[in-house]
Amino acid sequence: MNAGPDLTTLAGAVGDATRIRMLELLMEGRALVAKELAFGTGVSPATATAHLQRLEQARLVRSTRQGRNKVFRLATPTVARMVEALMTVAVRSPRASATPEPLRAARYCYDHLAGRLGMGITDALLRAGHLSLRRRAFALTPSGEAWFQDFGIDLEPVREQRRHFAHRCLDWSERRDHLAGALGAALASHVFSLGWVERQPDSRGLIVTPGGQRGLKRHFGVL
Amino acid sequence: MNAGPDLTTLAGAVGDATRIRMLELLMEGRALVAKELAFGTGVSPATATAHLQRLEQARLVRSTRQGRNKVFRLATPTVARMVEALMTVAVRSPRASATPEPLRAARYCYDHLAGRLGMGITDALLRAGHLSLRRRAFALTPSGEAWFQDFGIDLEPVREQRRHFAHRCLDWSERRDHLAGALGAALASHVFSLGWVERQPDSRGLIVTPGGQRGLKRHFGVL
DNA sequence: TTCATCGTTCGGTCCATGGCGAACCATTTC
DNA sequence: GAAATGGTTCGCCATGGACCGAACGATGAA
Repeated sequence: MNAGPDLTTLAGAVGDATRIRMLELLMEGRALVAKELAFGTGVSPATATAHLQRLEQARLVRSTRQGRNKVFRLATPTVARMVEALMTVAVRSPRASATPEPLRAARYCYDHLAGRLGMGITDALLRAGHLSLRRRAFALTPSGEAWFQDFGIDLEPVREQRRHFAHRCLDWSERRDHLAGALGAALASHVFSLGWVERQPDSRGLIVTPGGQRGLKRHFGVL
Repeated sequence: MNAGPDLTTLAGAVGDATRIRMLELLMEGRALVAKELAFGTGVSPATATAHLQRLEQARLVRSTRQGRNKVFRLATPTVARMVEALMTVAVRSPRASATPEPLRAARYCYDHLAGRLGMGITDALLRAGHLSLRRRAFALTPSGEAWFQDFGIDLEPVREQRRHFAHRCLDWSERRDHLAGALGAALASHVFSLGWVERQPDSRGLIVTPGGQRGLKRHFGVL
């Protein structure tokens, strides 16, 4: 049996901006492939490999190979508990909002929209019958197909991507699913290029612009 | 409105061998002056100052001046919980001997009882129906309320404290929950003032006195 | 007042390590 | 087979930050 890391080794493994963000990304409960983690932390694949090796050596993450992908997940629920404890201290705000307001409202979840914004959009699409729920994913209905094309998103290149099309992603601040996968990423990117949302510096937080508020209300009837 | 540090700042503050060792030292529940922390981590006073400033800036420790001394303590019970969670992951070694016996048996966890002692007491209270399990905390039942009053603990001032009342704290040596929070601290303090347990010098370890063994057996039927 | 002690500031050294690009395997797809 | 894609290895650079000694306030004791 392998011994766990001692406290200083563990602290060293946790105590890096990129690595803690990787753990944060993995807190969503989903397994992520190395590339997603690299992208989500804004780091090159080479650097990501080094970080992931270190995290794995500290027994904080586990990896399994799936074809030419390598998928990572938190090693144990205990690790998740630890990361949660870190988050709790990090956002130790006196008010009940365990998550800072900007992040609750709208934020990136590595390449798609999360927070209330992502959830609201997803809900609207579900209510309108453009999406339907599957066990582990969403399905795009015919009306949804038309809607996305109409919205200005060409579905051809989205379908061609070698990744899940419309994944369900459990939000850790809202505790509900939102749209992820290639479709979620395409939606986020489009909404972004429309100027509806803007990046907050040094944060996954997003800002909904005035024009974005109008557009979101018109197209989704929410927010 | 004191916003906590963001997660990366926090991780950076935690992720250093000397600083995590300082936090570990402060887990004994005692306040330590800067020099003790410097000596305890084997580092010069100048270096210790830098580390302590960083810890304080991340709101992990609090300091007060007493004469020409500066005494440090963990900022909040939440921080203690976080350090405990780190320890839990760190010693996740299959070799139980990794934890010295005295610490396994009875020890302080910041301000409440841990180890087998803390766990045994918690179990006894649960079995007797004085406590019940909630998702993230314990709840004090009516019979428990009577029991605590009868035991000599006035619950009024405990309830007035601005901290969680009866938190669940995962023990890093026993891998099970024990009673923490304001109620756990009050219980520890009371058991301490009864002379049932005594501090081991320079350690988080506690010694159960002969009188304490009788008392614990009578009141909790354990140990 | 004078001395001792504690902590801080400052200047400087030095090493660990996070970061990248490029070349290199491995695997799947066509 | 060839091409595309994901991941790893390697060499290298740059920066951060951990550390110390020495000089310097501040506080309490003699």
